[in-house]
This record gives sequence, C-alpha cells and structure tokens, in this order.
Amino acid sequence: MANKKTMPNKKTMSNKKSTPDKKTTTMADIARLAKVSKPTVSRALNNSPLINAETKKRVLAVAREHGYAANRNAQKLRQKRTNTIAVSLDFVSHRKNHIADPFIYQLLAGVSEALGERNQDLLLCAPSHNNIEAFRHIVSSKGADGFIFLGQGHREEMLDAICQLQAPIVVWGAGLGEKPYCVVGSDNFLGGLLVGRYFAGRKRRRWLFAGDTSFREIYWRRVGFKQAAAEAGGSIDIADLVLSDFSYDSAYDAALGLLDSTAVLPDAVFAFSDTAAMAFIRALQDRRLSVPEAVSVVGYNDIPAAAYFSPPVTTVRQDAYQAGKLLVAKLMQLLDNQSPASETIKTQLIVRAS
Amino acid sequence: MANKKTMPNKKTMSNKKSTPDKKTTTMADIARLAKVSKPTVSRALNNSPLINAETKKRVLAVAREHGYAANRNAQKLRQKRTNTIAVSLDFVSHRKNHIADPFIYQLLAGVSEALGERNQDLLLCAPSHNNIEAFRHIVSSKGADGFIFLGQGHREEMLDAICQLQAPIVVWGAGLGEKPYCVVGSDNFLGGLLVGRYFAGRKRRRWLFAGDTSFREIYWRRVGFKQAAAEAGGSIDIADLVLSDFSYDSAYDAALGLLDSTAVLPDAVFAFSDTAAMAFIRALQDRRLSVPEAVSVVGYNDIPAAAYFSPPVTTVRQDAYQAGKLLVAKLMQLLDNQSPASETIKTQLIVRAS
DNA sequence: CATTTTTTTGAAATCAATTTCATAAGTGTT
DNA sequence: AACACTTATGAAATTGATTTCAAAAAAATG
Repeated sequence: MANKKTMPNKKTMSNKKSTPDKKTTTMADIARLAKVSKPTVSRALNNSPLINAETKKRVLAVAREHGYAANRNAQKLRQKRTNTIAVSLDFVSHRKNHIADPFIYQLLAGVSEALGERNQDLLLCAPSHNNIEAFRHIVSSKGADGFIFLGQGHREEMLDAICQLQAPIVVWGAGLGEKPYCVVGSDNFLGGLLVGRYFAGRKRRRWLFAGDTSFREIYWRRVGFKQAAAEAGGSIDIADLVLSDFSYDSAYDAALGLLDSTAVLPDAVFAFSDTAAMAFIRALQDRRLSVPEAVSVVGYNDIPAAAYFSPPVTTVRQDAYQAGKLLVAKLMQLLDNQSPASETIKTQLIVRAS
Repeated sequence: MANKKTMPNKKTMSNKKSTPDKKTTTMADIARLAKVSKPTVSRALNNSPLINAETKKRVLAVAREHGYAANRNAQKLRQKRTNTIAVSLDFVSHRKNHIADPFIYQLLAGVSEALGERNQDLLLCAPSHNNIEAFRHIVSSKGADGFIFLGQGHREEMLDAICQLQAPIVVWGAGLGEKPYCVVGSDNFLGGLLVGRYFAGRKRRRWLFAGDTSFREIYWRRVGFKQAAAEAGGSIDIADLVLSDFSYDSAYDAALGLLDSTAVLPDAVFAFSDTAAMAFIRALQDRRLSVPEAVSVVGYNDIPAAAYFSPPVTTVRQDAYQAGKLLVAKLMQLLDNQSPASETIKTQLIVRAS
C-alpha cells in the first residue's frame, strides 16, 4: 500500500530526456566573450550612459549573437521590482455560468495590450476563495508590483483591506472619490440619466430598474435613472427588480416571475447589463409582449451580441478597451509615487430597436 | 498650455510616501526568531521529511505569526523552476473586433482554475507581433516553464518553431498525431459529421460550408461534413464560402455577398462558429429567407449567445472548461518528463431552432 | 560498552543578476 | 609638470532563497 511503486519510477527514469546539461548562457558568459566584466555587460544591456559607445555596441552584438536573455528572476530578486502586474479577474462570481458577460474581457484586452507596451508582465489571478490571503501572499512574496481588479464581483471590504497592505491597486468599478484607491469606471450616473431621458422622450411612464444596487456601479445607474425621472416631471414611477446574479438565466427567470405576478406592467425596462436586457426581452416576447412597442428595454455595456439580437438592443456603450489602457496608465503613475485621480470614461446611448 | 502644471508636481513630491524602509521579513529573520538555521526554516516550510516534527511546528508557528512568505524570485532563481505557465491568448487576430468570440475565454477560465489548483502562476501573454522572439525570450529568461496556446490565430509554423526551442507546449486546436507537440482539441471531424448527418436527416441537398479551411480545426470539420454527404448518397452538393476573419461583421458581409450573387441558394449552412452562424442567419433574414424553413444554419462552440438568438442556434458543443483543465493536465505531464498523448474532447450536436 | 546506523542540524556554496565603491585612463588647466 | 575632473571599467558585495556536504546527537546493534 504505502509501497513505492517501482515500475512507474523506472519508466520515468528511462524517459527522462538525458539533457546534456544544456547550459544556459549567463551574463558572465557574455562578459567573457566580449572581454569585459559583468557590470559592463549589465550596463550595456540596460543602456546606461556610463558605458562607452564602442563597448556597448560590442557587448550588444555578442549578446544578440548568442540569443542571450537576462534571467528575470535574478533581476527581480536584486532590483526588488518585478515589472509584473497582477490582474484579478472574477471567474468566481461566474462559477456556474462561466463568463456570462464578455464585457470584462474587453477590459482585459485593453489591460493586456497596455501592459505589453510598457514591458510589464501580466499575472492573471482568479483566486478561488476571494479572500485577502491570496493577495497578501502575492505582495509579500514579491509576485507583482501592483494589482488591477476587473469585474463586478469584488466586494468593497476586501479591496479596502488590500489597499491597507500598502499595495498599489486600481479598480474597475464605481465609487470615485469615496475610496482610498484609484477607481476607473464608466460614468454610471450619466448612463442611467441618458437611459431615463430616452424613456421620458418616448413618453414612457412606468419604469423598471433591473439589477442589484448593492453593487456601486449599478447603484449609480439607478441614481441617474431616477434623476431623469425627476427632470421629466412627477408622474413617473420607478419599480425595482433585484437580480440575484449576472447570468442570463437568472435574469430570465426573474423577468418571467415579475411578468406573471404583477398586475400593472412596466412600459420601460432598464437592465443593468446587455445580457440581462436580452433575457428580459425574451421573457417579454414569451409572454406575447412586443418590444419595443409594448415595452422598451435598454441594456448596458454594448457587448457584441447586443447588436445582433432580435430586436437589436438599445444600450449604453463604454469604451472598455480604452478603459483597460487607462487602468494601466493609472497604476503606472501609482508605482511612480504619484497619486492619480479616479476617473470616469464617457458613456453614450446607442439607440437601436429595443 | 504645454506648461507643466507645477502644483500637481509639488503635490506629488510631498506625496512620496516616505516609506521608512519597511524591511521585508526574510528567511534569515524567521531562522533567528525560531532559533534555528536558514536551511532548517526552508525545510520546515517545504515540509521536508528531514526535519524533526517539533522543530517544524515551531518554525511554522513563527513564520505564520509574522505573516512570512518566501520570496518567489529567489526561489525561482535557485530552483531553476518558475512554477509559472505562460498562456498565449490571441488578442491580435481580433484586433479590430476584440473578442468577437467568447469561446476562448471559457477555455481560459478552465486553464486558470486548473493552474490555480496546482499552485502554478498564470502569465498571460498576447504578443502584439505574433513572432517567435517574444516566446523565445520568455523561455530563455526563465519567465515560464511551459506554454499553453489558445485561440485559432496561431499559425503552425510558429508553433513548430517554438517546439524546437525545447519548450514544453500544449496547444488548443487540431492536428492530433501529426504534430510534434501535444494537441487538445474538440473532435472536429465528429462535429462536422454530426452536422452533416443532421442536414441529411432533414433532406437538405445543397450544403454550404462557411469558414477558412486553412485553419486545421476548421479543415477537419469540413472533412467530417463531407463524409456525412458521402454517407447520405450521391446527390449532395457542398459549396464553400471562405471568411476572411473571425468577426461577425465579416461573416455578415460575406453572407450577403453570396446571397446577392448566387442564383442557386444553399438550403443548409454549416458555419465555423456561432458568431458566424448568427451573422449568416441575420443576412438570410435580411433577404427574406426564413430560418430554418428555407435554410438551416448550424454553428460551432455553443457560446451563450447562441441559445438566446432568434431563432436559437443549433450548434456543436464542446466542454471548453473541461478542455482548459485537460490542457493543463497535459502540460504538467510534459513538465514531469512524460509524453502525454494528444486528445480530443467529445463533441455533441445541440439541436435548437435554426 | 564499542560500533554502526539513523536522525537532525547548520556552515558555506550556489543561483544570476545589479549596485557600490574604488581605480585606471584620458582630458583640460595653469 | 602637477593637479583637478571627467569618463570608463571592474572587484566585491548584495539580493533571499535552496542545496550540498559535513558533523553532532541519538538510537540501534552485537
């Protein structure tokens, strides 16, 4: 039982590619070949002004010729700088419905490209327990210089705690100016306002807001939405439908539940995401309510599918790719000991058929 | 205008956290506190059998008490093992239409979780020029122990070259058994076969295959598709429509182009992706051709949007999440000096309304 | 009780870079 | 010719872990 199985071991042994100790080229090797010392090689590669132009050229030539690449781990160890940014993607909150909403991947693309341009590595982390320990460990083991948080699932207490770790972080979301960390987010208030005005312009009177306002971003959309109702005069009513998660299915179920239990139906629905908006539209159609004739439905994010839906979904667009780049820019400032301000990115209403 | 605003600068200066050199706790510190030597601490933390149980307990207690985490970079340097896997996501081929197809993100979620379970870090790379240099650099600078390639954009020559670098790689895609590296992919042949049989069963005779068969995966779907035509008897015709990229828009344009130029229309379309299938359906509808009455359309991947589309899209499902985990398992075997075989994951036809 | 064996431990070397500090060589000045 | 001042370079220290190897202490054996 506790016996070591010997056969697999043997096999492993024989299988072990008898690597003839393929020596990796080190800086010392380059130094010897270029007939200079290690520090000189280091300086040449780092384009130090201390080094003579001739020497630099020679060293670089030798290095290139041998395909030399400095060992990052030695660099990180010595410099106490990792040139790595940890990006936290919240796969977890999607546990059952992985990646229901492609929006955060557009953010990720922007972040990835911006980091690449700055020669920063991207450490992707999606801790299965969304607790602080995993993040603390990354910081104290020098796994990354800073964090970017994407996705709606991150609860505020955790971010506050991570911030207290003295770790540089920037966050996609809401809460600008209220938080001790830098936040980049869409102008949720404006988004909600635009949607509300759109409804008001179409003479809709019984509005419904679908989403969980315990998330800041969504809360502010609701505030803007309400503001539009106030602007439009007193006769507008706003009802609420709380959605338990971010999936299409739960939105669909909640929508049907509402439609089947309420006597007085809304004539305009503002859903917190395109995915939820599409679910709502389907639910309405399944109950023989036409969109947009009987009910207008507006989503948020302008994911690709919104444009292809039937009917194409009116939505609030935010440039996620640009936002990703902005997040990186802010974090770099932070690492540079500056104090970048939180910032919102513009938000615009894309009017389609719904 | 171009003047540097001085106020923010000053502010920045004064803002520079005068960190009082917050010394990081090192192994030497823990050793001193626990009244043992560094090697003993190292062994205790790594659960070495050499260490006495009492000692181990004491050391661990001290380490925990001080929130000690070993410096990863020192470990990586010494051990010549990074415990990091580089995952290459092809943002590039999506340049204009970022993340048109969410399928690879489902793969990513599986990969991420599987790596997390194994305490491996995930280095996300999306080199802007898809050339070998970037990858060679990661290998030789000890940035990662191996690679996982996701996405269809990776051309074969590059993978062959990377493989020659002696770098352990596994690839999502096609070409099982033909390639010098381990490939995990959906059973594309079977996928195509199932779709073809489905069309045959519905008495469709004029089939269209939409996709770029210079990609292996897509090539094999075409082969399975053709096989089904052969099985069904001689009277079936297969036409081809090459799509220039993976976006919805290019598929939509190509579909319209075809519909407006061909006299004899297909009565069944097999598109290489759900996104392309949806584009095709819209194009057909825009030309007053009903789906599925006049034309059946089937996609591939079963992305979430496929189910919500109107009509819901019949498609070929593959368990991307599981596939991601499998990719990781294979790579771990490779790093263990085993030679894992390529493998296909099951593929099933999801019949919906289209 | 002497001797072998096993169990624990630590001093010193190692991994591959960067940084500090000293010094040699070259340039300019009086 | 003596002195100051740059400009380049390298020896040695440093970063924080792991590994090797030797050795002390404890246990087992005859």
